Amino acid sequence: MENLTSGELEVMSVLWKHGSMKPAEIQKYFPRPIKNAALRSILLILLEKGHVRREKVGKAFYYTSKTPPQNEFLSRIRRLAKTFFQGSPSNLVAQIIRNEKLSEQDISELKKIVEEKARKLSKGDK
Amino acid sequence: MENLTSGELEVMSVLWKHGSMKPAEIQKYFPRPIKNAALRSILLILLEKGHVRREKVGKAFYYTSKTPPQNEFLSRIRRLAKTFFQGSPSNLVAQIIRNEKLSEQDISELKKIVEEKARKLSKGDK
DNA sequence: CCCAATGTGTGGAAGATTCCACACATACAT
DNA sequence: ATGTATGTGTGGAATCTTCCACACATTGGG
Repeated sequence: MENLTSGELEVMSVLWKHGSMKPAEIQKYFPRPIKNAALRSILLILLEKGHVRREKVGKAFYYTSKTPPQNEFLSRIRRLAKTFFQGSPSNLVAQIIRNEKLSEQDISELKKIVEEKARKLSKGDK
Repeated sequence: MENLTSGELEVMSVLWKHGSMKPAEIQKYFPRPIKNAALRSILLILLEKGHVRREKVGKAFYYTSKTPPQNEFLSRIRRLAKTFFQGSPSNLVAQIIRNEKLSEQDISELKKIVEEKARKLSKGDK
C-alpha cells in the first residue's frame, strides 16, 4: 500500500467527501474535467493497491474508500515536517499559525485544542 | 513557475539547507544515492522553471535557490487544507495537534505562538 | 606541456502516471 | 424483443519525470 499519486488522491478525496459512488458520479464531483475512461483507470489502480473496494449494484460498480483520510493526511504532514522542519511537527504548526490568516474564532478554538492537548499530556500521556 | 516534482523538491531542500553548491556537493547531501548526471538534469529543469540560478566559479556552476522554502511550504499546506479541510488552515492545524506527539515544551511554545497571533489580530490585524 | 581529475552538454532510455478510443455487455422502458 | 442509456474491459498512446552513458572541455600540478 504505497503512496497515492496526485490523480489517485483526487479520486480518494471525492470518495472521502461523498461516500460510495459509481464512476459516472465520481466524475461529476471531480475537481477538474476528466474522461470517464481515464477516471476508471485510476479506480482500477486504487483497487489493486487496496485503497478502495467495489461492489456491483445493478450493472455498475460502486467504489468505496477502505482507508480514512486521516492516515493519508498525517503521512503527508510528516513528510513535509521532515522536509521543511527536520521532522518537528510543532515547528511546522507554528509556521502555519504565524503565516496563515486566522479569524478570532479560529484562534480561540486553537487555544482550546492546545489546552486540551496539554491536559492529556500531563495526565496519562498517550 | 509551476509546482515542484518530488525530485525537484529534494534538490531544493538541499539548497535551502546548505546554500549555494555545485552538483557534486549537492550530490553528497542528497537524501538518497543519485548519479551526478541525473542530478544535473533536475538542476537544469529547476533552472528553466526559474527556481534556481547558477553562476560559474572556476569550471563549475554553483546553484542557488531563488525562492525561500516558506513559499513552497505554504503552498503545499494550502493544497492539503483544500483537499482535507475545505480550505481551512486552522482545522488542519487542529488535526495535527490532536494527532501528533508533542512534548510539554512544544505545547508551551505553541501556546505562546497562538497568544502572539491573537495579539496581532486584535491590534492592527495584518 | 601533458595528464588526471573534475565538470559540462547532449540525446535519448526507462519508468511512472495519466489518458482515452473502441468493442462488447447489461438493464429496462416501450 | 429490441433499442437506447449506461457501464465495463482492454490495450495502448501520450505525457511527465527521472535516469544515465558518452563525448568533449577546463583546471591545476608535476
